[in-house]
Amino acid sequence: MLDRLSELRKERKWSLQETADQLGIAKSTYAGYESGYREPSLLSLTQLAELFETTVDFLLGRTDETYGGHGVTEITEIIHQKNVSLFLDGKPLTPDEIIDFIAFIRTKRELKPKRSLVLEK
Amino acid sequence: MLDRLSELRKERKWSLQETADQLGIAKSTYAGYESGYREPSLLSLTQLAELFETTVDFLLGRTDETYGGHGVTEITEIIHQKNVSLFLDGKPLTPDEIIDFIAFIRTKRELKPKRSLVLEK
DNA sequence: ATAGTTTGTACTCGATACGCGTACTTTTTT
DNA sequence: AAAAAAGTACGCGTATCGAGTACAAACTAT
Repeated sequence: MLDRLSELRKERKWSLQETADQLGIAKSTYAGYESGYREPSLLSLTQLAELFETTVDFLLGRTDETYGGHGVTEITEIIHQKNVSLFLDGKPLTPDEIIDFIAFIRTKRELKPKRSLVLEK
Repeated sequence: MLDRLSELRKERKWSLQETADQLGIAKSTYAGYESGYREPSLLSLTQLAELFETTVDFLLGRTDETYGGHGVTEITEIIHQKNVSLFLDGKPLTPDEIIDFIAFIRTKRELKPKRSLVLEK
């Protein structure tokens, strides 16, 4: 259930012992959480999320977003979502508006490099 | 630790028994979670979040946002944020791009109502 | 107001899982 | 190759769990 613990710890190049020390628990206890042999208390769970600077939902595998609140959003993916997530002036963006926007910005981004190339010459 | 459970349940006008039934646990078990006298297993915790359509972080009081993942975002507020949260084609949107986007959509929105008024006449 | 029903609270019990310490194995470093 | 570090597995005493039940409080119907 807490498969992601191992991943998060290795990314930071921490040993089981170092990680356990930071949490104030025994190495075997922490190892138990990673292996799934043991479950942390709710307090320990929140401490794990804080230590790894992520959400409990991510630790539990309920979401792939490493941090909640203002999630990182790839606009091209918004079109396919059922729930509207972007608002302007209190009104939800329509799929057409999003599509127009994507085209608009892509065009601007294509124009920019060309101009800078011209200026460099 | 799970103070919010009571709040969420009452909003929905569910009794302890009804709620427990939906979770497939005993009334006394569920009551124990609300009162803080008992802690749910991680599996039960995720089931609670699903039943109440919220995040585990919210249940644990780690965030005030009732739903994580793709949070509802008012674009005008993004400009002031330190962390970039909108990406297009894998690249973060610059403040200029966001400003242009806001202007672009606002212009479109102003044009639309006028046309529909004309058509209605 | 009273009786019946529903809901919430408190308690007990048996079973299970916890955190910890330790030993052993594997991997890494010297 | 030897030593050190890191990871894995195990046993123990204790705490906590889920469930069932009894009781109290709140709500509803008459």
